[in-house]
Amino acid sequence: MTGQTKPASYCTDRKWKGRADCSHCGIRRLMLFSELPEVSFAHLLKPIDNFVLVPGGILYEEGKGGEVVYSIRRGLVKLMHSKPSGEQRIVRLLGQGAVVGLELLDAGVPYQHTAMAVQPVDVCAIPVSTLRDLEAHHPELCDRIRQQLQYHVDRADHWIKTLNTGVARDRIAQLLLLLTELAPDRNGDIQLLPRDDMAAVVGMTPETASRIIADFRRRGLLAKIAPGTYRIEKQRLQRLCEANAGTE
Amino acid sequence: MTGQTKPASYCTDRKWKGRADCSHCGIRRLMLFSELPEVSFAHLLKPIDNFVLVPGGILYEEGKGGEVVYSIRRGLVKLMHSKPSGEQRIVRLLGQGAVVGLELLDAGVPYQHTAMAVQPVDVCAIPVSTLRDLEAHHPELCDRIRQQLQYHVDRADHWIKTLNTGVARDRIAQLLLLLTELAPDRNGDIQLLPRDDMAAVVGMTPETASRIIADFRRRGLLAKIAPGTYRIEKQRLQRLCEANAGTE
DNA sequence: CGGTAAATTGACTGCTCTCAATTTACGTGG
DNA sequence: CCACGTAAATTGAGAGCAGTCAATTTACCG
Repeated sequence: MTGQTKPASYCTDRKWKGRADCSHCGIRRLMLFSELPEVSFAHLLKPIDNFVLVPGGILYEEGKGGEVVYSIRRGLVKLMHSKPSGEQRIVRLLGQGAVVGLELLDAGVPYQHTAMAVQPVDVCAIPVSTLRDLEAHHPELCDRIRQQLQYHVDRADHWIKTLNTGVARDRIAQLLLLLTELAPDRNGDIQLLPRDDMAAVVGMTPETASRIIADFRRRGLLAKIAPGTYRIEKQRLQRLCEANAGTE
Repeated sequence: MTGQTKPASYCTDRKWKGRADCSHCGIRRLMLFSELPEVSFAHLLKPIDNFVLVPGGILYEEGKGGEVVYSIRRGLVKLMHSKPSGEQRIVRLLGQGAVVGLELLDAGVPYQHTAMAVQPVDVCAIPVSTLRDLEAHHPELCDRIRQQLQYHVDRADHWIKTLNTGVARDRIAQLLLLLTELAPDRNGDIQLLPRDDMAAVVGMTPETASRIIADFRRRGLLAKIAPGTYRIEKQRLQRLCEANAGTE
């Protein structure tokens, strides 16, 4: 139970990096366990595994049972709901510090979304039972979990307000601004999403998303830095969204 | 501190019904305190007040500080976000058993929405400090709060998927189905929302909402029972949403 | 019964979708 | 390193849906 043995769930789109060493985690201040004393990690019954996923890699699938939640150390994850018609609607984009799969804390409830990496992702898989054990001895963890859920609520509300309201152009602009918040590289540039993902985020067709992106590029609001990497004119995009009567 | 004195926040759209008597609450099984022993309510430092609000009455306003969360005993409440442009977007509709204002549990955070009654509402105002006190002695309350937040997350996700996706007609149909779930009267009939509210829920203009409702009435999917009260053809509306290629 | 607000309806514009053709990007194997 | 094949992105043309603005009708409160 203690050796560095690859877990059974190992597969091609998920690369195991080892057991997580929470007490030496470089970004623990951002994470779920930020307030826990180091000694608490010494005698966990189940291991916390650390994974890397390539874009397209699946963390978990809607409707399936499971026993781990994922804490995102790096990268960008999309949460999707599938509609009766079969198509997928993206309901959230999450980056560093977010925890996904917390719905499992209600006993018997399966994952509510399909969670997929849209950029290379580094996650820790925390067993629900471990969470419950730690919670029993550290009531402050309960607050951290509550804050995580509140974060999801706030994100969802902001999503409804900014990404699902108004004309197509403004919604795409808001999406670009969101990407700048969630997943900027060291220069503040962003990786654009595939057009179908953009469409599934804001609720339009990929063609319309493509037209708007092309238009933004022609107008210099968006400049290609490298394949997939773009620099955005943040302030001009913000003005674009707020003033709908602008002369832009 | 113990007598039946009207609280200072008394105002015209909010009618005080008295101190809540949680241990004899008729619908406690649905509420936040369902698992707490009756004795715990005996020595609360601050009172839990019981209010009734008429449609249009405000529970709290976005950005303002506060010290109580509201547990909905009866009626329908809308949560609104105001956009920079000034208009309001409705991000949630909540009925019996839901608790709103839980964002206050993060110290220093103001209310994130404006909460307004859309139908006559009966609520209990629970001081945040009371919640914290009870939580300290009853860890299971922490689970109830977590479940409440999870409920809000699930609702928000469902909102994005059903009310903010697809053509206008389907979204209005989904809204009618949601109202049937949240606030059916004893006959299963519903109170329609004002057209501006419908528009603010699904993200369209009041005119378009009106046209669709009028069309539903002409096609017999919706029948007026009394002023404001309508009977809906639930199954036909469901078919309408699911099969977009239907011959309806 | 009158006044105001809400809802309905019409005409027209314009945005977004649909379907299809074309171009570009990218991974694979020679 | 280049050529190729596939997938993604872009672009075009046309139709239909939803928005806008305005007029009219209906509902509701006092």
